Amino acid sequence: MKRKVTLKQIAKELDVSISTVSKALRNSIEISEDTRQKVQAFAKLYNYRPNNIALSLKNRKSNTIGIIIPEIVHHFFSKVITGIELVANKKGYNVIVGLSNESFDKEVINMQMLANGSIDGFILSISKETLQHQDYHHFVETINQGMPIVMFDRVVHEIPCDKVIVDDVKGAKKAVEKLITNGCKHIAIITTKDYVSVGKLRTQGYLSALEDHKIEPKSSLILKVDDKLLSDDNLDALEKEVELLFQSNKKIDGVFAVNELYAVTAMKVARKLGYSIPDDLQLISFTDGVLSKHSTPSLSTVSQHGQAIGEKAANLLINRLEMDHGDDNEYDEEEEVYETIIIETNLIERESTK
Amino acid sequence: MKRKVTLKQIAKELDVSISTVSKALRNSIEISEDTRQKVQAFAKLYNYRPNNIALSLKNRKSNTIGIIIPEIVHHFFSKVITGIELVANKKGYNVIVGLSNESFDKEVINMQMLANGSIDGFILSISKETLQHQDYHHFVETINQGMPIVMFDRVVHEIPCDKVIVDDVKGAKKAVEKLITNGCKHIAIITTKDYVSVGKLRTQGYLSALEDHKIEPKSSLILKVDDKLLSDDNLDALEKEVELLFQSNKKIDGVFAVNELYAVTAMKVARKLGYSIPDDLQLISFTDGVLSKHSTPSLSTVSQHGQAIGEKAANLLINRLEMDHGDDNEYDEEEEVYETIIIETNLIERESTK
DNA sequence: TTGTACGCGTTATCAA
DNA sequence: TTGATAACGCGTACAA
Repeated sequence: MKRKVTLKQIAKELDVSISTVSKALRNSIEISEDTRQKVQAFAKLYNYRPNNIALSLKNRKSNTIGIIIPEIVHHFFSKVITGIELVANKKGYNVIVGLSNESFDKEVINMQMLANGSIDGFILSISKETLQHQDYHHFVETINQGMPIVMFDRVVHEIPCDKVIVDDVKGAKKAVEKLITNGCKHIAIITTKDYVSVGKLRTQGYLSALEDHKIEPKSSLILKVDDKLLSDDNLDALEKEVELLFQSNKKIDGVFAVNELYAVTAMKVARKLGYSIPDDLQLISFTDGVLSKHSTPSLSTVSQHGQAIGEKAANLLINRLEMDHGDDNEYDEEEEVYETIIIETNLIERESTK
Repeated sequence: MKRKVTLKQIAKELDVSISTVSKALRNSIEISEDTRQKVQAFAKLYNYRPNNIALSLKNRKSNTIGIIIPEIVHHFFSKVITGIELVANKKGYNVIVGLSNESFDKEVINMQMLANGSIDGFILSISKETLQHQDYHHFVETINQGMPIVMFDRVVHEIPCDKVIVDDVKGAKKAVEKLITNGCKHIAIITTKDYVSVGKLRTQGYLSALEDHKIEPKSSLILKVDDKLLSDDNLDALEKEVELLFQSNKKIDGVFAVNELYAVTAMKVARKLGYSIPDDLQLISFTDGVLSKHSTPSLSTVSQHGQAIGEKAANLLINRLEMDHGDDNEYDEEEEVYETIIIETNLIERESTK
């Protein structure tokens, strides 16, 4: 079992100095054709590759991006990672993933672990717990230490950093308007508690659509699910809540859900209660994932273009990383300008709407 | 914008030597109570954290695990990552993810990028293209350079490394036997081409179950899907193939599919053709993911326990990493012993079977 | 054309 | 009790 070969070993073996080897490998004109070839041949033979860690230390740059997301078993987040990875690799960056599991503590710890030299910047989506606590000191600290952050999807606008978001309000509004034009009179929404920023915004879009069409919102048609009730494998609580919603509002003919799971569950419950889809009841879900595409009937959704979000976020981060370069002593006080990019959603119509 | 504070800066500020600071922070008894407190207070104030990169270089150990998987938008792989991450973080390791996108070249490049000091070992599942080419030199080289690999799910037994797999044959067999005991007489299988190791094994299990029950296998009941036909968003090809299967075998009363997508598609096609589930047709799928759980009717599946696989793989790798430590000069020739751990599957019965 | 010396941030060893 | 030095692997400015 031979260890990885280093410049030092090559130098010793060939009886030249380390810097000669280094230069020879980088095709420096300082080195004679002769030794250059000799060194390169030897390096190839032993499959020499520069040690990334040493380079990172020397350059104070790891060429690695840290991603922190609440959970990975989630089509949207996976898609975003795919997008980030695509762009990052193309530009010579690696990607390192940390999961917060929707926990504040894990988010903080994970960021600390990564921020100590392992990565050059973060791309992240905030955990629910953090949003609820509204404690953002770890983001501020990270940024103050000169490490850029790009937030996506679940963002906090107080934090000075680039952001990539979806037009949640508009996307939700378009969806609800679709239901309205399709003839729905009694549209329910299944959403999250308000501290989840995207849930709140989508609820806003729902209300706005109603208002525009002079439909009086009814609080009994608004179900705000407390996802603390929901463990991964116990969906009974959710089903019961949804069932209650239908039973206390017999006239419901449209449902807008802020995520796939809520929509699929609503569909299941509705069918059990005898609704025919889309004749008696039409549904649209935010987030386009596997569930929507493959459910029967298939679900109409608001697509968020997760991969595009990831790509955009990676581009923003890398641009900033390569721009900041050498900013150390110059216009330190110059006000930084941050972008917030809005990725347009679009409505994908499938079988759950007419 | 203050850069991260280093030992050197603290030393200068407090007018002591770097090594004094280092020792003070590590609570060395060599240092006087007095200076120790002074240093620690200062370090806390400036939020000092040791630079991971420098530590990695010094210790020749990054405490980071590299994961290479074919794709992330896949419930099973996501679950495995979750499991790996869980164990890794608990033991002080980070996790860095590379995607091969089922491509041989990307697999090789990704491994090279990571193997140069960034990580201490790999956990990976082989890409389809690699399996097809049967070119495994990159695995062999990596292992020869002293970097341990743990393979999971899609493995190659020729490579000397630890492996975590599922009892694919047995799991498939149990599933098909369930269909048989439930009264199915004409059971079709929807599987992959044979070069996908797990597809082949599951097909084997299917055949074995039939044989045990003295049922003659019929090639017309075996559909081997060529997934090169299938782009992410074009599932028509798959649907057509499945439809053909049903139309040329009117007596099919049971379907075993090697993954969720195939199963859900089969269910959709069958319902379109007028089958009632589970009365006319029963289905079981390998792989337990979101699709199965939330489809209507919900799908009975063979659960692979992705998270358990990830946890086991991480444990294997970390154990080996911490065992190898200092093995440099001792019994170098001692034959390494590798484990292959088999994670038992179990059948989850839902509405698609009686 | 080649080699020496330094620094990136840390720790371990040895000297003061 | 503290400090100087070397080392991890690399690249580069400068000296030979």
